[in-house]
Amino acid sequence: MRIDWIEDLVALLDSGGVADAARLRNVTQPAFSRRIKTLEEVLGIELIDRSVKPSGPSTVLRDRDAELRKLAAEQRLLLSDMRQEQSSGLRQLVIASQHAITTSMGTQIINSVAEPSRTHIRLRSANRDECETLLIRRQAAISLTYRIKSEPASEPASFLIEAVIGEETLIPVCGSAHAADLIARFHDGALRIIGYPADVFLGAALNRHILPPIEAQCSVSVVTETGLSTAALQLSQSGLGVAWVPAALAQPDLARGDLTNLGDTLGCIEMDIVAQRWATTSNLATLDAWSRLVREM
Amino acid sequence: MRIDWIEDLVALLDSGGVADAARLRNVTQPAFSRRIKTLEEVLGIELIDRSVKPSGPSTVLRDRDAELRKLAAEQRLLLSDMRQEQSSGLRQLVIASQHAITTSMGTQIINSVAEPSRTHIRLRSANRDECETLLIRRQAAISLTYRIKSEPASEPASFLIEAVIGEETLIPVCGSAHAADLIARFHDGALRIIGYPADVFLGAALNRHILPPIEAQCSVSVVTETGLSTAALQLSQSGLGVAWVPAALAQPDLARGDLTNLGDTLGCIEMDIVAQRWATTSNLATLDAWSRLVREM
DNA sequence: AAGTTATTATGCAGAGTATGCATAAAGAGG
DNA sequence: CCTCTTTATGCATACTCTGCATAATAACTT
Repeated sequence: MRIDWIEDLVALLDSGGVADAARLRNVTQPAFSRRIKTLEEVLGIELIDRSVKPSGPSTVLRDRDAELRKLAAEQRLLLSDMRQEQSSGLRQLVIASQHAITTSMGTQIINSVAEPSRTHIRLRSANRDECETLLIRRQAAISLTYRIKSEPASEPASFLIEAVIGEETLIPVCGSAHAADLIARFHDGALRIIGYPADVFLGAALNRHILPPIEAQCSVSVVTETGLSTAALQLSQSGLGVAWVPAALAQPDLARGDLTNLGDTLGCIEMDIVAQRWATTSNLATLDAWSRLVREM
Repeated sequence: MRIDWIEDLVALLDSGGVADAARLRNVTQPAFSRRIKTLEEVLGIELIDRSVKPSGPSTVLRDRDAELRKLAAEQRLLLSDMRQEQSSGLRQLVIASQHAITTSMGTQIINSVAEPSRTHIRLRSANRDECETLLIRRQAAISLTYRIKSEPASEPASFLIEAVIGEETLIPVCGSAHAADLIARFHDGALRIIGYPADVFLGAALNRHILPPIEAQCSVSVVTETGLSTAALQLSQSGLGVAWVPAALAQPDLARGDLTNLGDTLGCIEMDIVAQRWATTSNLATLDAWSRLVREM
């Protein structure tokens, strides 16, 4: 039984001609040629443009390039997930988690969300947009993202359920050895910070809520930009500048005294940790994990 | 060539047993039974639970119920779209459009976005969340939604491109015959309005931007709630209360004098009309439509 | 324009698959 | 333990797919 006819179409899109595609699919050219022909009959769709010689994909096929690839990818993923669930005997559960949440709370989440002996949690770290996409595309069962408390929460999508499962504060920190120096310079009207790119959530948060008031009273220079809060933490610890990082992430270093919290001077951002899932799901593993998340965290 | 093996799985999920599922798929029970068996071998996944007698779907299969159905649906849709494109010779293009935008600007969009002789536009009307979902799931090539000007635009998702293609104002209106009465009551401290459900965009907009200041100075009673701005328009015209509707929608009635604009008294909401598409697309019809949208509207 | 090369299609035989029918095997329920 | 319902298997038949060899066709060369 052949279940991978979509792959034939993708091969066609990937290659410059039938013979080429046949090679990709590991069959002889005549066999592949006929396969496409019968597919054309079965689907009722012209798949290749025979008017030219290295005959490329037809217009119809090319127009659906993205959709076909997506479908093929989803199919592969779904099957491999099912196989894994089958062989391991463990339920699979994908949780999409914003990078900063993964780093600061990853193990806590994995431990609290399910019994390891019965469910295998795959924590998929991504930026906030991607988390939402993963959820909507059903490539993740649950998404965990930050939401800034002072921002008006846009009404939740009607097909999603959400719950606040915790709180977090973005605090400005720097290496304790350099704290005095940085503060002094700040009062002189100059502040060096470790920034986040404007197109990631933390960057946008910083730009909207923290920097405007600071920039009103001193000149801010962004020493480095990194998308990762762990990297920002490292850099700030070495004295490069102030970085805003999740409190949970800075906690160990703060307790040890290596790091200094400048929140009183520079301001913090209060955030909720929001969990989301599809309103309609009957997957037991998901529902179980959800109730644990809402209850325990 | 069999391309519909996913449908076998769905049939299995839909039915109470193999024989039942066989009937759904229009084959004899023995044939279907063997089909499932070979599928189990090919996929390497146990599909049915044989320990009980009307043997139901296995745990693994049931856990993936939603995903399988989604995949099956997507596949059906994609193929039928391709067939249609093939037979009509017209490129298909799905544009997701927020209900209120569809009603107020539908024809304008369809006319300006593509040449009818070469592209077939399907305007898919949905609420705002659904528009976004359709876009992200690639079930729509372009989405058109409102965005309230005074709200901080959350940073756009990095994988999407967006453009403001127009403006719109949500204005409070009522039937001209009842305007004086309503205004008088308003000054007496009572206002009757046609509301939108809080979980749709217009409802949220109303609740956040319009009603708070009004409620501070008078008591607001929501006479009726409807999710459709056209319905709201009708109801307000009949004197039931004030409704906030897109200016373009009210325009004809306002010009005719049947409707009165109460914007000066009750306040309006300024909105942008935002078009979005995936950043990565090579679909010519989409790119063409996009440039027309951005240029002409 | 004719010949050469690259690419795709087709004839054919053999191997492999799928199906329906009849019937056996296996749970479920009494 | 027997009956009923449901699923699996044996078998013959029809169909499908593949590789090989080779024909047909488009593109390129001289």
